[in-house]
Amino acid sequence: MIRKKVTLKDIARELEVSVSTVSKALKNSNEISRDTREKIQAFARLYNYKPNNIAISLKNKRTRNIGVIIPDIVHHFFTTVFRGIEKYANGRGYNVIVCVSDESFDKEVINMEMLANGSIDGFIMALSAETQDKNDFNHLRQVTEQGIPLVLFDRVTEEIVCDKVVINDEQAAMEAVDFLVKSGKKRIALFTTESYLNVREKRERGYRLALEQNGIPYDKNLVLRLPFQFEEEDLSLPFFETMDFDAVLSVNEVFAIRGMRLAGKMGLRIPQDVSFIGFTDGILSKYSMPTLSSVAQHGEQMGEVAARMLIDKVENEYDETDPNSYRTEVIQASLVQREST
Amino acid sequence: MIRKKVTLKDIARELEVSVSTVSKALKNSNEISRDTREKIQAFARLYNYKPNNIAISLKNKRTRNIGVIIPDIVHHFFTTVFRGIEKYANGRGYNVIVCVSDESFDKEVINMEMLANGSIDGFIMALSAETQDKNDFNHLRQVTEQGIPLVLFDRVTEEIVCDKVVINDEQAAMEAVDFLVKSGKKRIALFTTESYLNVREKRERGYRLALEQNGIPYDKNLVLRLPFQFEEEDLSLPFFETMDFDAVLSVNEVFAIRGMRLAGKMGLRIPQDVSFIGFTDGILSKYSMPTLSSVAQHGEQMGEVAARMLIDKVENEYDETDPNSYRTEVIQASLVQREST
DNA sequence: AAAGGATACGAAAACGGTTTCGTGTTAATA
DNA sequence: TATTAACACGAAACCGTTTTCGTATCCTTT
Repeated sequence: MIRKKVTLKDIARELEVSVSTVSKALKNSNEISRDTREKIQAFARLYNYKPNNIAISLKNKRTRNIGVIIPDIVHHFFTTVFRGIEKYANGRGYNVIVCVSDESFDKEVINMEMLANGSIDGFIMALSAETQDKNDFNHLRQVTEQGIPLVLFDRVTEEIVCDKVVINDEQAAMEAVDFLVKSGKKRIALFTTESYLNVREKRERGYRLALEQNGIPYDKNLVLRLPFQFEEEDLSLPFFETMDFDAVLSVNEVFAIRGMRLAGKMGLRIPQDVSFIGFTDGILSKYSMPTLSSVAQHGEQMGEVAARMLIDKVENEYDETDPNSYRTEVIQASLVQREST
Repeated sequence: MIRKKVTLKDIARELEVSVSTVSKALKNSNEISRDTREKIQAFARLYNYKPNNIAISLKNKRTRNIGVIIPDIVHHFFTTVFRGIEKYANGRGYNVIVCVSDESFDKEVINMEMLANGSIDGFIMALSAETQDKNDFNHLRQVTEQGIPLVLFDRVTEEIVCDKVVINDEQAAMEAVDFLVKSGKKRIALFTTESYLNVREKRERGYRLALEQNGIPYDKNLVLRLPFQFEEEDLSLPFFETMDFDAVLSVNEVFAIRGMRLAGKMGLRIPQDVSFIGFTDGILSKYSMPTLSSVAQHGEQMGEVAARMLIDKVENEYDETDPNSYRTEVIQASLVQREST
């Protein structure tokens, strides 16, 4: 009933040939006679022989696994990127091992160390919030020094020399603000996060630059910094009682949705009285009421590009010490217009 | 600059001892003298020796990897389950390899075959829609016959004898309908999917049973079957022109949200004129407007239970041929009330 | 002093493959 | 007929560990 996997040795024993003959025959080496080859292949097919991945990995020092480390998995953007990685990697015969850092530095380090000991051929990752806060990247350096290829995406750092995939967040934010200005908005608020993320940074810069270019003074009272988890009450007070604006740019989706909800309750019309643009064109934007205009990140494409860069590095020789071996690809974000503008 | 990983052999050569001595010393075997042990351990620490996972896997025939196969990754429920799996598995020293079947039978088969050749110690999976449609489970049988533990969750089948984790969907649907009836609703519609899924089946059965128990006749004109991807126009016609109802139970979140949106546009008040309950308490339910009451699936708990069952099987002996070795755990769903009821 | 038992280490096999190299047999060539 | 080349296969090393078993050395015991 329970039949264990058959190995080369089993086949060799049954057919009274050597293991090397079996191995060669299955690879159709013409070092082996036609007769023997066919006999062995037939036998292997019959007993459903499949080579053991682990043994091959050990021999070749290549696992055909890639390690993906992301801060969160219940997260639309990251899963979208992941889908791109997975599809592309599968197409090239790779499997994907995922670890979640949970925005924690320690977990990120532990996960990387576990995987770096032979389990994977390369890493694709987005830095955890805590890692960016601490500004400590020794674990990344360790990995690259061992010659393990690394591709950073979205949440990247200048400190590490490696391949990167980012979005032109700054420009996208500028375009969003431009768009709001062109549709007649004068006082544009910014909803952003408390903790430091390089993506947030870029979006904020874009916001300020666009205001400047449009001759609108930057007013720090229009900038609202919120914790990741917040209650509506936290928002409503500063939002409606002390601020005065006719449009909102939000560095993520959730803050924008919360804002629209409150605006609705306050009897404001969207987009006539106040319009909203969010970042990350996720599921919420599509299904909210009204639907939310937002900056699409094209996560799947990002994942695809990251996976391509990584596998190219894994499979080809390159000079690890030469900075010119590494590139930073920029994915073009685009504004998706919906009912909120 | 680039220092390759150091192996036992390297240490042995440097210290002029044998590989076996090094191995034992690092495991603190008292077969080795105190002196030698300390010298070797110090050296290993200095050069940051870490054993090669692949070699250990080959030796032990255990990878400490578990394979997860899900129909989709950009999907709130599945990622929630995944988070539960990942957390629990990590806690017990396992890594997780994910493959996405994309609701396709063929991809499911290919992915399983790849992973089954030594890459993982066991599988956790939810069946793809196509697999359930075809009713072909030979790939699962192949795996279990090889003695590889398998845990099915959410989308399961009776055809395969293995551990399972499901939700009491039927009862949850009944409770939802009961609740609607108790709040005075008389004509309760059901939004469901076209393609066959065993979870849909259970929810529909719960719907009918609850109607029966409440003495309300089942009216098939109140049942709307929709494709996964549909346009609002597809919905609006049958929804509002031929149906007449005061409440909706939806087998998923998206259909309910779409319904609420349309109801809003038609000028109906929610929940006074029509109330909504969805299945899968995801991000949309929390952020929709109005927020959607829905049946929470407790995905993270489900993942945790699945991972526990799997790892217990992996680590302990059991009689694979005895049906009593396998259990089906039922996670209790619960109704989360929000503004839509 | 001879025998016995610790002690501390090394050799080798094993996990399941791949690959290099050597060799016996046969067939072709000089 | 002697030499050589082609053919078909096997032995063995190797990837990096773990683990069993054998043994040289030294110390204790009678």
